Amino acid sequence: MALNNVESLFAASLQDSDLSAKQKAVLRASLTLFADKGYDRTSTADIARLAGVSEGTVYKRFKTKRDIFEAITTPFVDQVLPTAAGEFFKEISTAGFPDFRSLLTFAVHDRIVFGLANRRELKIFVQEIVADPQMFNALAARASQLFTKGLAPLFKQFQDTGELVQWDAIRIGRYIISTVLGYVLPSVIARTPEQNVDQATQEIVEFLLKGLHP
Amino acid sequence: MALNNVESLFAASLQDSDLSAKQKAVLRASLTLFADKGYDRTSTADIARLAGVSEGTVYKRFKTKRDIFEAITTPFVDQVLPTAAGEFFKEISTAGFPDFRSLLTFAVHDRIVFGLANRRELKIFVQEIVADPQMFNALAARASQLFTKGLAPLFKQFQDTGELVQWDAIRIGRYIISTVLGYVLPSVIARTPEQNVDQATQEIVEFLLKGLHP
Amino acid sequence: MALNNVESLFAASLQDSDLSAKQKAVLRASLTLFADKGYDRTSTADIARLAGVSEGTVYKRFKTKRDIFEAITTPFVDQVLPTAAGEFFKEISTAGFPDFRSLLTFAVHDRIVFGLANRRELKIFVQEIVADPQMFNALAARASQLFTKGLAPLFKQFQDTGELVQWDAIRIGRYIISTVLGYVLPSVIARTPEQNVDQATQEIVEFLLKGLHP
Amino acid sequence: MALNNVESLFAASLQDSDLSAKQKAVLRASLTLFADKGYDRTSTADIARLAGVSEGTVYKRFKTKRDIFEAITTPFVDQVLPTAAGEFFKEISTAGFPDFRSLLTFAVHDRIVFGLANRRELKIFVQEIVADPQMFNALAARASQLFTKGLAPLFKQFQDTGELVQWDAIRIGRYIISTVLGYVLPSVIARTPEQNVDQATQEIVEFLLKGLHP
DNA sequence: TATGAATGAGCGTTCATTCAT
DNA sequence: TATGAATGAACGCTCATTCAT
Repeated sequence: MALNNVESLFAASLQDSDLSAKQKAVLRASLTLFADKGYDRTSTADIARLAGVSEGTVYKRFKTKRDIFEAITTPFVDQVLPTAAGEFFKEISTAGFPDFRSLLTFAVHDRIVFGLANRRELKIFVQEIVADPQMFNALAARASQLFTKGLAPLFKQFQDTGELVQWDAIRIGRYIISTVLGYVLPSVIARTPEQNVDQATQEIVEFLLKGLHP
Repeated sequence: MALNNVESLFAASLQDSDLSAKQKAVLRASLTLFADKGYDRTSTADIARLAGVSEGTVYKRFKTKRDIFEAITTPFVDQVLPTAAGEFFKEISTAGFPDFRSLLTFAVHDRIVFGLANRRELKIFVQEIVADPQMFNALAARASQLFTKGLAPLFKQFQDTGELVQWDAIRIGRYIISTVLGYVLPSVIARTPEQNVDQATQEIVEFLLKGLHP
Repeated sequence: MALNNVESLFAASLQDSDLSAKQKAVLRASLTLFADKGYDRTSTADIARLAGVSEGTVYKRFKTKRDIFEAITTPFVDQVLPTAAGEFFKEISTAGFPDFRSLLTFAVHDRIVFGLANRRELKIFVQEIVADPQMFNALAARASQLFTKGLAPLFKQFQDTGELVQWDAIRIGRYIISTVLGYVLPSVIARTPEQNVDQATQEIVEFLLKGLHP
Repeated sequence: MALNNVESLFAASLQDSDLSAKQKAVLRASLTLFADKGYDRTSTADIARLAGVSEGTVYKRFKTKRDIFEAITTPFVDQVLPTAAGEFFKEISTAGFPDFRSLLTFAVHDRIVFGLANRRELKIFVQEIVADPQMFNALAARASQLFTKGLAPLFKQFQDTGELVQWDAIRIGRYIISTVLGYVLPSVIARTPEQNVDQATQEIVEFLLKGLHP
């Protein structure tokens, strides 16, 4: 399943790395603290304390506090997201979904699971996006490409069968993303306990199928 | 129109206040800086500099930096939002919308205009919500009440005429809010130049009407 | 009685002064606050608030915070103490005490009453003396003169009658002052409720008479 | 001798502590400055400058300026005073003083030496006691217990032999303390050069013996 | 490599003092 | 004269970062 791979991608990125155990502890502690209190309200002393290392050790591998942030978010953006997206598309393409409902159900479910599995990274990400729009623009550009180049052909396929409304891919994507984020983000921000992902998926799909029907 | 009142509510809250010109400059500078760089990355020296006052002046009226934040957001939450919401509902009720499309068109347009008119306050708000979930929970609780008590009867009316699907008010609300925020937030975060609000409204309504049709 | 005059000397110094009602309020508020919290821990804003005047008014008459302090302590040192001391000696001289016990009883009682009547001024004084030894030295020099020139002849008189030990005036004075302060200062510092002055006087005199007997 | 131990107790408390050389320098500088200018008039920048360290170093071990104060005074109150007092009483008890004069001579001499050996700590202490009566009350309560429980039996012994007047222990103690402080405090406050302790002791004992004789 | 003491710039805040009204 | 808004230097304190061990 793509879902499990997603979480393991980050875990693997730790395992694969040449980081020592202590440096991994630094990343793990930073992930926790950045998600809980935000980047600015987390001090390097906090990180060292939670990681159980000295302050000097924090700076042995990472030259600045910002480096730690990037060590966490860069895999999320440059590897985790694309990798997962790659797998996601590969799975979609090879799966040969018989109809749009099947595709949508898979995609929505997959993304909800992905978002919930990476709550903390997602929260850190959202925090930074809101604080510094540069990241948002980069992300938006990438997402835009993803839709116009990666998904448009797929959509075309179902538009031809009369299952999907004849809107441009970005507009369709926006509605799907908005609706999914409307489920995932509150849970990520408020740390709501686990929800019933299958029911949520079913409800969202029900709504989107109607909204996106020609 | 409620929309114009919304922006003037904040401006009026400055005008009505017993703040001196310099104190108002402090609030204005804080609004700008908090929105641009975030609360944590804005220093009181920054505020004083942009406001063209001494640091002492910043603290003459506002006892702490946090007080400035609250002087900006409290009207937004306790007065602007409820007041606007109040006016919004009153207008909806008295308007006697002939059909669900009319209601939805008005509501979506009104909220988009409101969000864009208060970009900076909204951005500060979103920043804080993401950094400190407490605010989110308070807001969510209030929004939940708004839907179950304020909007449910309205929805019922259109559900009885067969124009609106028989889902509970919160689910319907969630989809509407998600879709509207999917339009407004990117613009707020990325400081995108003004969009064509009427077209956006029309597109969103078109999507929602289908998605929420029985 | 000298005692009542002593307190009225300060009150009178306010009345006699060309200070406006508000400026007197400033002095009164300063007296209270300096005694309660100490000079350094009292802000001019505190003074203005307690006096019920604006901060500007505080500085209309008194150019600096230190000036307020001196307006309070200078009368205490330059007028109140010497004046009282003058009256005290005059009273002593003219009283023609029949024996040393009478003199000592009067002096001890008078000084205890004086100290308790001027608790707050005394406390401010002690605070400053401990913080800045300069004042102590000035006071010690004056006290020394008082004893060698003012009191030595008086002591001589009782030393000749065999009622008082043949120590030099300063040594005698030191024991008397120490013992009296041992009663007065704790009460001034700890704000102990009023004590039985007559009994205290009697006890102290009993001790001193023996200790200073040839 | 207890006297020498007294000074070394503080020095030892520095040596025994796990403080680095710079942290000790911070304490030493603070001791000097607090005694010279008072706690409120000493800035942390002053302390850092005199200690030859950065301001950050001052706060590495001590979380607040007040913590520095307490690191200086707590040993003085909780360890130095009681320990010395403990040694003092033990010495007194085991010494088996043949008469009250011997006891008094020892006690007065010991306390004078103690006070002069700890001039600066004593001065800081007195400053704080005058500025914040809470400390005075705590000290007074402890002293009161010391006298009624620790010294009363000792006094009783000499009252039985007819060497000591039949007053209660607190009254006797008050006179002794007042007289000793009458010698020590001026020297502590005014930084008078070393006095002849032996002569002072002899004079004080001469006075007290008479004053406390039945 | 890992430590943690040390740094110093900068933070939020206070406050004695000034001055236009 | 009285006001109180305004000032700016200094305060106590924090924290990302460095470096000797």
